[in-house]
Amino acid sequence: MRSARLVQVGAKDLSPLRFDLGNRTESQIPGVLASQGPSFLLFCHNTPMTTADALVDWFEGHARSLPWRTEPRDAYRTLVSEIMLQQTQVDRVAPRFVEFVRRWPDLKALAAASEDDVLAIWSGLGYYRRARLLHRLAREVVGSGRNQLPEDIEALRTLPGIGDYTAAAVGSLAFGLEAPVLDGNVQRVVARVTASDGDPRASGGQTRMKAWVRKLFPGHHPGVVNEALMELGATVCTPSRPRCDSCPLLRCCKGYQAGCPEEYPPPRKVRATEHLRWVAVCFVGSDGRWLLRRVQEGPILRGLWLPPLADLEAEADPVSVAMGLVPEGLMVETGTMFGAVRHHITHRRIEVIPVLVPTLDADLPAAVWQWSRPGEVLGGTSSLFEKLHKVIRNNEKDS
DNA sequence: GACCCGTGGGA
DNA sequence: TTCCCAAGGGT
Repeated sequence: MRSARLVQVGAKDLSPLRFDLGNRTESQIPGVLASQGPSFLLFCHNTPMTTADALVDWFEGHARSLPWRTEPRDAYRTLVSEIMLQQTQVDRVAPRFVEFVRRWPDLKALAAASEDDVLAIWSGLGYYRRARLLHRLAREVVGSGRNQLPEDIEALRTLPGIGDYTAAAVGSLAFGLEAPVLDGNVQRVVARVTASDGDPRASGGQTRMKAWVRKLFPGHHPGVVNEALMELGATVCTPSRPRCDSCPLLRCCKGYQAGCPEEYPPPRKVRATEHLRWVAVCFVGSDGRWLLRRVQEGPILRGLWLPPLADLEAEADPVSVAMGLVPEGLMVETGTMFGAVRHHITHRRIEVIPVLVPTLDADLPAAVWQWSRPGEVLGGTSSLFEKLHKVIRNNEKDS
């Protein structure tokens, strides 16, 4: 097997288009040359195209255009994107990322921000601890007299919110360090290519997979190899119905050869879902603003601003429960129940019953209460606020 | 290692 | 509808 490189004459950045010649000679691919014009030269190699070559070539031709994929790669922007992308899909992250780095373009600016402002931008993204830890990281780095991230995997790893994955991602993508990343995508790709039956999440599996990724580094930028594996997992080697016919690793994929790539990796254990019912008391003032309370206790949504919430027993009357939550000093009319809103928080499945309670404006302690509407909250809020707001607004329109 | 955290989209 | 899961980290 031989490979070829197509290089533009005089091009400053030699990022050659590589492709596999297979059993053909260069004279048998005139179409490629013709389409590229006379300013290209073809170099043929008698060395086989490696798995890494195929992967990197595929990535260079198929990488999605994403706001954090700038050249040169900025370490701060890489960090912000990686934190946002933890357990969160690209399409949801992209607009938030743009907003975030426009407002806080570097670590110093982020360190100077208030946590409430950071949470406000983060609202709706979920896993709010990520935002708090990122903010803490910025203050730690800037407070220690530096304004830049350390160019060292171990040093990165000690910063708040940075674990094995994020340290390797920032180190390799931004600094070119040879650290293999193992996210869910890469674990799936490697499990399929190697037809590995073991649990990729167990420590033994992690060590083996990292070694497999490391073998792809020689001759390539480690960040490009890492990102290519993740991109492949996200767009081709998908959990269900992988598009194997478009995969650059097809010929070396043991899972494909076995005819069952989807069976790798083995499924994770499922956690039982817990069903909850809440009532949400929607105090709405004459100007349309809602009364929000900072969530004080409990494991969920702590510190965020939401309409007052309370557990709802099976036989309880939502309106009665809601009226019991009227804060002192607030003049209200009677409450009206609306159709339930569904909200999922990790393994919990929550049915939230909105009760609209029109109210006269009143001043309440600002540490715990604020009047606001979606998009204007001073501090963090959950997408649940928007869901409740939408239900009540739509129903009011009907009547 | 087990369990915790948000959210929305696709199958 | 229900289930799975997505560029994980902290405890």
